[in-house]
Amino acid sequence: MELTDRQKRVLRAVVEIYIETAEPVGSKSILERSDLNVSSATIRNELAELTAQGLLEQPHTSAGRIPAPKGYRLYVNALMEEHRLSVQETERLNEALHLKMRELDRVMDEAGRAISQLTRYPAFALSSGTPRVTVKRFDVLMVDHSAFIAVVMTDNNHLANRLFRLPQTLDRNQLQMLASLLNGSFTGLTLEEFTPQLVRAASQALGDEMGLVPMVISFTMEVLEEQRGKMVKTAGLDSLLAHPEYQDLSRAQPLMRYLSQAENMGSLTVPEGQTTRILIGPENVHEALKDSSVVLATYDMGDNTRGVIGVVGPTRMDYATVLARLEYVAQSLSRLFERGQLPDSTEKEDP
Amino acid sequence: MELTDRQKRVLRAVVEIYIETAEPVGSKSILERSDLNVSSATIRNELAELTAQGLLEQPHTSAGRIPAPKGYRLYVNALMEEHRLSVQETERLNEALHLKMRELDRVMDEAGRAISQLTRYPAFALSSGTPRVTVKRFDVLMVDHSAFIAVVMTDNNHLANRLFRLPQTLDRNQLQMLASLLNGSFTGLTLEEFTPQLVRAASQALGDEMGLVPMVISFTMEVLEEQRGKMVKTAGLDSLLAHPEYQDLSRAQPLMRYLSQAENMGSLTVPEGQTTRILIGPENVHEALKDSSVVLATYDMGDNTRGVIGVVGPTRMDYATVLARLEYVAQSLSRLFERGQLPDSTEKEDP
DNA sequence: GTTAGCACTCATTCTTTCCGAGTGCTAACC
DNA sequence: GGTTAGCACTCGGAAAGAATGAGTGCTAAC
Repeated sequence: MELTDRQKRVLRAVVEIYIETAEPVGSKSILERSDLNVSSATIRNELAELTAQGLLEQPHTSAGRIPAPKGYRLYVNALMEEHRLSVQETERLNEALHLKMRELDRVMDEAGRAISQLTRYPAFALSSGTPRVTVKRFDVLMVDHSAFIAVVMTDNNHLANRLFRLPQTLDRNQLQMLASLLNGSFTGLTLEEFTPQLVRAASQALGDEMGLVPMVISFTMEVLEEQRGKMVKTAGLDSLLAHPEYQDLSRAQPLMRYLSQAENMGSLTVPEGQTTRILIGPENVHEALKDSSVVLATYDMGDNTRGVIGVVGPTRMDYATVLARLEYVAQSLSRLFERGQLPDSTEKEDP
Repeated sequence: MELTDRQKRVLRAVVEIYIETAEPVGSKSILERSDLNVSSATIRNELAELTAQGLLEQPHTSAGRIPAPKGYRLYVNALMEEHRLSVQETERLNEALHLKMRELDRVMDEAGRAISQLTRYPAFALSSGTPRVTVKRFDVLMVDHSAFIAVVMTDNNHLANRLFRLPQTLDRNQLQMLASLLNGSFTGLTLEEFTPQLVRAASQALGDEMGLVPMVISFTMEVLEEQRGKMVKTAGLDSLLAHPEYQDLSRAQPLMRYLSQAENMGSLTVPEGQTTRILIGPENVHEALKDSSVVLATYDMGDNTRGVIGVVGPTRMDYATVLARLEYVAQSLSRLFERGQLPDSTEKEDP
C-alpha cells in the first residue's frame, strides 16, 4: 500500500516531533510544525489511515499518536534526512577521539566513551575476534639473572608480553635457545594445535628443568585465547537513565543489566557489504532490547577484520544524528587502524 | 553518654533488621528478633532514648525507627560481629577471582567485576599511581625490514610495547644501535626529564633520519604518563538499581553518573596504617555520595604501593558481609602481586 | 476531497476518605 | 526505680472518587 506524499509528510512530522518531545503527537502540533496547508481534521484522517497501516500507534483513544516500530523503520529507510555534522560537532568529536589512543583495548574504551558522551546514549565498541590466530613470532628478553620477559606477536599484529620470575638463575644462552625453540616449534599454530605432547617434546629438546617452555606456552595460549574472542567495551551506562522512557525502573533495569554484561553485545553485527545498521525495537533478537533501538557502524581494523561500534537507546532515538556521529567515529577509527595497527606517535605532528 | 548494654542490643537489632528489610523498624519486630525479655513498651522507651542521642531517626511520628549515620557508625565500630566467610562463599570468591588474571588492568577489571557480583553492589578497583616512574629498560625487536617493536619496561615492572611501521627500510644494526642509545640516554629518567633537547641530541648521535628516536620516545612518554596516573575500573553499575533506596531515579541518577566517571573514585583512599575503611553517608566528602556508603580495602601491589578496591551502596549496607568479602579479595590480590608482578602461568598447577 | 463542529473517551491530577502500624503517655505493678 | 498494660493519637500510604482537558472520530456542510 503506497503512501501519498502528504501521508509521508505527516508520518515524518510525527516521528520527528515525538523524537523531540517524547509525548504522543496530536493533530494540532503537526499542523504547527509542518507546512501542510490543511486543517487538523484532514490530518486526523491521515493519522487514522497511518495508524490503520500499523505505522503509528495510539497509546489510548484520547491521546495523540506515537510511531510504531514499522513507522520508525519507514522513517529511517526513506524519510529521514541525512544529518550533516556541523563544524562544532566535528570539532567536539575530534577532540574526544584524539585523546589517548594506545593499545587496542584503550582505543575501544576511549571510542566508546567518546561516542556515549557525544550521543548521550550508552555506547559500546567491539572488535571482531580472530578465530584462527597464530603466533607470528616469539621474543625473550632477559631482565636479570632470575627474570625474563616473553613477548608474543600474533599474526594479527597484536603484541603481548609478560614478566617471568624464576627461583633459579638462567643465562643468556638458555634464553636464546628458548626463543629459537619457541619460534621453531610454535609459530603458525592455532590454539588447538598447542598439544601437551608438543610442549613436552619441546621441553625435552631444550633440557628444560625449570619448566620455561610450559610457562611461556601457557601464557601464549592465554594470549591466543584472548585474541580469538571478541572484545567488548561499554561506556556511558548512566546516560540511559536520562531518557524518559527509562524513568520506569522496571524497564531500565533489565536493559542496564543486559548492557553491563558486555559479552552480550557481541551478537550485534552488521551484515557483510553494509557499513551501518539500525535495529528498531522488536527487530532486536534479544528480549532485553525488544523495546529499544540499536544503531551500529563498522570500522576497519585492518587484516580484513571489522569492528563494530554502536549505541543503544529508546526506539524514540534521534536516528539521523546518532547515525552521522557514529559513522564519523567509525571512519576515524578505520583511519586510525590503517596507519599500522596503532596510531603512530608522530600523529600529533601531522597537519 | 554511655549506652547501657540493653540499648546497644536494641540499636544493633534496629540496624540489622533495617539492613535486612529496608523498612522502618518497630518495637514489636525488635522484640521478636532479639532475646531481650522485656515488653515492647520498654523497648519503645529505649528507642526514644537512642533517638534522642541521634543514633536513630524517625521518618515520621507514626513509623518505626531507622538508623542514623551516627548509629551505623557505632554499629560498625563496636556492635557489628565480624562476618566469617562460609566455605561456599570462599569457593565462589575463588572461582570468580581465579578466572583470567593477566595484565594489570585486566586484573583490576576482573577483580571489580567479581566483587560486584559477589556483593551485589557496584564495585571499583584502583591502583595507586607511581608518580616518579622511570624507564628501567628499552628493547627493540625487528619484525621485518620496515617494522619493529619497541618494548619499554618501567621500574615498577610494567611492560608496554608498540609496533612501528616505517616508510623506509632499516637494518638490524641500526636497531641495535637505537636500543643501546635509548638505554644509555633515557633510562632512569622521570617524565619531566624527557626534554626536547635530550631527544634531539640522541637523534643526532644516532644519525637518525627516520625520526626513530622521537617516535619511540613519544611512545615512552605516553607509557610513563599512564603509569604515573591512577587507574580506575568500575563494574556492576547495574546492581545499584536493585536496591530499594535507588528506586527513586532522582537519587540513583546522580550517583550513577558519579560512578560512571571512574576518575572520581580516585579520591577514595585508606589512611596509612589501616587496611580497610568504611565511609558512612555524610562522612563522604563528595556530594553524590552523601547518602550512600563506601567500603574500602587495600591491597599490596608490591613496590611499596597500595591499591584500593571498594564497593558503593546505600547506607543500609550489609557492612559485615561486604567488608569480609572485600578483605578476602584484597588479600587475594596482594598474594597475586607478591609472586612477581603478575601471577605466573604455572599458578593453576600450584597445590 | 476538505473542513467546522461537537459529543465522547480516557489518562492524569487532585481530593477525600479510610486504614492501621506504631508511637508516646499515663497509671498501675513489682 | 524500672517495667508493663492499655489506650488515645498521629500520619503516611492506599483506595476511591471527582474534575480536567487534550485529543479523537464522526457527521454534515462546503
